[in-house]
Amino acid sequence: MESAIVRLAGPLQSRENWDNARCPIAGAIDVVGARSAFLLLREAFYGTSRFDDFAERVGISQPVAAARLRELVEDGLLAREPYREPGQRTRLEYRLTEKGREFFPVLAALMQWGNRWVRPAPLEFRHRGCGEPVHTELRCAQGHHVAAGDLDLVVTESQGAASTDSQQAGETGKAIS
Amino acid sequence: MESAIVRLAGPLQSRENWDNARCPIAGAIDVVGARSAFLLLREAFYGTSRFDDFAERVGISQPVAAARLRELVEDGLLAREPYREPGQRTRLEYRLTEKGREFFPVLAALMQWGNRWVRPAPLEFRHRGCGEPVHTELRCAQGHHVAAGDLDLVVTESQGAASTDSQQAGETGKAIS
DNA sequence: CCGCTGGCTTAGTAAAGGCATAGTCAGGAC
DNA sequence: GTCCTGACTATGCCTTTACTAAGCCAGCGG
Repeated sequence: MESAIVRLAGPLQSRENWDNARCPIAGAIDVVGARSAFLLLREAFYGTSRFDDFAERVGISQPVAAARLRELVEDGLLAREPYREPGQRTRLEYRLTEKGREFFPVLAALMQWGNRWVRPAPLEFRHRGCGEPVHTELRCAQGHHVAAGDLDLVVTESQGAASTDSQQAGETGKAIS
Repeated sequence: MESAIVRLAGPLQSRENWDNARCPIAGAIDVVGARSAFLLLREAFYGTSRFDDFAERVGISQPVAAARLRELVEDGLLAREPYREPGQRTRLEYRLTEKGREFFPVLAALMQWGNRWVRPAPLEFRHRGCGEPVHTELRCAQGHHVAAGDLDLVVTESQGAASTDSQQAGETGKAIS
């Protein structure tokens, strides 16, 4: 089944209403689309919190690190917080917010894919405690494991005139198989 | 527990050997890092297969579509195949390869995050048949559901001189908690 | 108050990625 | 043979992202 990837539940037209301006994937990329943003988030998950460490470990220049970190703070993925080690002056550190932390599955999926298809590396995530390797997977709300070809993309709420489109009707024949 | 994200199992030093040149996340981004590459893959999963449709639905110019599609074919995520509809001349279509199809969890995770944090949209994936919404999640090999804070990053095989670093020793105190 | 360190900013430049417009080419339809 | 359509390619330009090299500022130790 080389061809079966995602079957659209609705007709293609409903997707044409659906320009990038409303696509959550496009929205996500607009926020974290830069290469350096991904790598900075990776570092944040690794535990890096200080400016110089970010720049050095990601391998980007300081101006870029400053610009990108500022954007990530503005977009709410990181927060800048003062901290003070005993006997030291106050410093700033970057910490992941909840919004930033919830980005982790994206990085995990990217790492899994990169590890298999681009650049295998002796590096993996393990479940703390049980020690088993961790992977991302697709599950439905009933707990079934879902294969990539076993999906329908559905528009859960048709906006405006789109409600005149066939909803569950026969037009689903336009779905890609 | 604002701070508990990923605890490194090894000392930070072992990560400094670990530049981006070997990181699978950086590798993945080098392949699909451009905004248009993500969006083209999204379209491919939606079922788009023809050049003009890609350019129009993604909202990019034809030169960019041509360049990006060529790269994705070179990198093995898409394959260009001739096809012929009855009574029509032979045309070309772009289809996802296995490498491309396995990229789907990344897009699903990105969509899930974007939907929650950036641009909520009445759009979701459902498990075909059972009809339940689909989401990405982290699981370990024993099937446990894994929270983002419940991970260790481990270097499964130390290469070269890295084996002289403290491995399981007390240095793990450097892990971020 | 001098210097060191962390945390940046400024300046100048190069490379990548994007756009719009226009042109090319192949293969049926007529 | 002429036209149309799908699938691109060519050209020229702008914007974003990145680089290096250098400078600035705030505190604390001395």
